[in-house]
Amino acid sequence: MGKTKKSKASIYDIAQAVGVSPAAVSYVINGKDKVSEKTKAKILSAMAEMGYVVNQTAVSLSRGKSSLVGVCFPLNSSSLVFSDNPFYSEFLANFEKEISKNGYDTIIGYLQTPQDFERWIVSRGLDGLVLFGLYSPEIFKIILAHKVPFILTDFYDPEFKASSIRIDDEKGGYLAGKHLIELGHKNIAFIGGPVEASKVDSKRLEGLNAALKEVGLSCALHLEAPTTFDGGYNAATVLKEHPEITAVFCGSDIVAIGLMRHAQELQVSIPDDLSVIGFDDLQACTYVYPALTTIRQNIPLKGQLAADNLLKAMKGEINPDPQTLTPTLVVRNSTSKPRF
Amino acid sequence: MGKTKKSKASIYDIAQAVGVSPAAVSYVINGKDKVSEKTKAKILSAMAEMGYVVNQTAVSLSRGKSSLVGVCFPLNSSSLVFSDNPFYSEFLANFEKEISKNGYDTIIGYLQTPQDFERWIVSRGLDGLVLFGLYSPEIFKIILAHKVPFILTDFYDPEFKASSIRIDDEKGGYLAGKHLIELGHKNIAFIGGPVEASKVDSKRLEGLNAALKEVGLSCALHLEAPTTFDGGYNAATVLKEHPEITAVFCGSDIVAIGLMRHAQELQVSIPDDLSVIGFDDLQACTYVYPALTTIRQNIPLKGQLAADNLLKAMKGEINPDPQTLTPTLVVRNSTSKPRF
DNA sequence: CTGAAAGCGCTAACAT
DNA sequence: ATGTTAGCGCTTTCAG
Repeated sequence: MGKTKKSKASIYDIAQAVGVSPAAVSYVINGKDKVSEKTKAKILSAMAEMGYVVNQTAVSLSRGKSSLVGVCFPLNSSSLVFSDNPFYSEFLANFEKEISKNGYDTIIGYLQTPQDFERWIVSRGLDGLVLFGLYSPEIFKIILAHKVPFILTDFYDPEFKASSIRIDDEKGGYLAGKHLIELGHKNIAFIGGPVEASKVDSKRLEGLNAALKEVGLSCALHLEAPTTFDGGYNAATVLKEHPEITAVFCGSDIVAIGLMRHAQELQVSIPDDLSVIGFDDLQACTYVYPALTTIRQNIPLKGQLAADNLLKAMKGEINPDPQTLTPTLVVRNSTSKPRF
Repeated sequence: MGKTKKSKASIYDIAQAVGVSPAAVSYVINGKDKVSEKTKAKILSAMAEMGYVVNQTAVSLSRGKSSLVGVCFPLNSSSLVFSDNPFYSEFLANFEKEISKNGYDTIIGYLQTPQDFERWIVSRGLDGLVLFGLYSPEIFKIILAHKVPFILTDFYDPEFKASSIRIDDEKGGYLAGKHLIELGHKNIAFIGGPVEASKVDSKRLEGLNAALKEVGLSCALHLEAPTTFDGGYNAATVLKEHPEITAVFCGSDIVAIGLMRHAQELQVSIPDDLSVIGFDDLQACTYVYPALTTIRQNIPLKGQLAADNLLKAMKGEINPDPQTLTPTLVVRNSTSKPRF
């Protein structure tokens, strides 16, 4: 039974007050247009008077939909990726803003095992899911088994019929490379994350390589580092040992920011000694000094589109062609001509 | 009715399979110890076999509790404060991590009107609430009316019986002032947010003033700016017009970061021309150059304590004495002796 | 130790 | 146009 006596007015209470059936009340709540204007007005005023608020839980149980959507971020190494990379909170803020307009609330999944994952989506009866990065086939089996609409973000290998949204990572990498090349750099390094979590960095590297190849160059050094500030910070040590490298392209801004920070501590001046270009265009790009040149992906737009697409997916409208946003180059102050 | 036929096994299904009543299944699920070991074992194995997952919605309706908690951030000027200030996402990440261990999911409130607010908490049947900053009496009336356990964060004026957690803002301000004074600064400015959203900045200013007073000084300039990067950025213009000011204490790191950024663009060198000290100790403090000297509040700890206190509050254990964390000074590179 | 059954608040056939 | 009623899946008295 409920916890207390009668904490809130139910449709029964208001039905009784007006002298109609609960169904009638339900109809007007849901705009079913099965009630005369007259009784509708009475019901409405009774609802207002009695401070009626719908019980979503009851609606959920009855309708079999929770009005709850879940978002899962790539779970690298048990860390709170959500706070490791501002990208996710920027995305999330915009996603939530958009989807909450449609009556959905968002919960975040902190999932370790496929069992956890299954419990999470089914026990909450999630109406939709947004998935970032890569997941095991086992996870997908679960999602598919439960028929939960989902969209993929920053995902490749489209073996599922699902809407997906990503950006043209290769193009982005190409733009970064082109920019560095036009500046006159010959020895360019790349720092990207481990492939297990996401393939976006590989694509970005491909783009860089394509630009390099056009002018007969190739990537001078490929470093793998976690997609975190510390990942970039630590990579600086390696770069310090390679004075021939005059520019570095980081697969993520947060890595570039960490790198710049440590580079400055190591007395390598940016951009004079080393040009740095990132990827994402976090707000933090303008926090740092010099401001970070980067490949911009429109994060707010991405969040909004993710919401739109998920909304559609939940209505059964799936667009299997990945929706690909075009990144752009944003030149700030962390890149310049090489010194020599 | 439900949406499809029989998407998932219910306790009825597993009861039937084992040859017991649904109640028995419910008992073992909830560890009620009313079932013999023998049937318990059978039930358990049937659950595993049939892939039983509890339906939280049904539990919620039956028990009158949702296992959902809400968090509300101060709603300044219709902006996504959540992405404006990394403080909130850092807090949230840690809060969620902690509270999700106890089976709760978290939803965020984007609330404009008291009506929205009421709908939100009651329709979802939130089990608990964490409130940041200030809210209107009207909002509190609603919360109290619905008896939703809540905790206050960064809140003063304790007219309610509620657990609250905050830091010793005045002490923090004092530490900041002391640091600047010891460095030899005489003309110190303060930049804080508008009082409507939160009183923490006023307290921080009080602390600064206390330190100043000890040595016969007073605050040279008090600027009000939104607690955002842009707020700080714009404030730099004013400071530029006051060359006599050699140091500034910002009520929030994000403001300090914006200020530093613009100051550098305006050719005022930090810390040589201007010492800057912030408050919070965001991760971004180490992103920037020079790294920001700040008053550290342990954000992860705060998130964790908020979760602990809310958990307790939901059990009826309320601690009306505000839990006050002690901030500490973290000296980095944005402060130094004044030039003259 | 075990089961029957009455709710929790709402929706959606199915009558009337 | 409006009402009746059977669920949705689970909890929890109350009997047996």
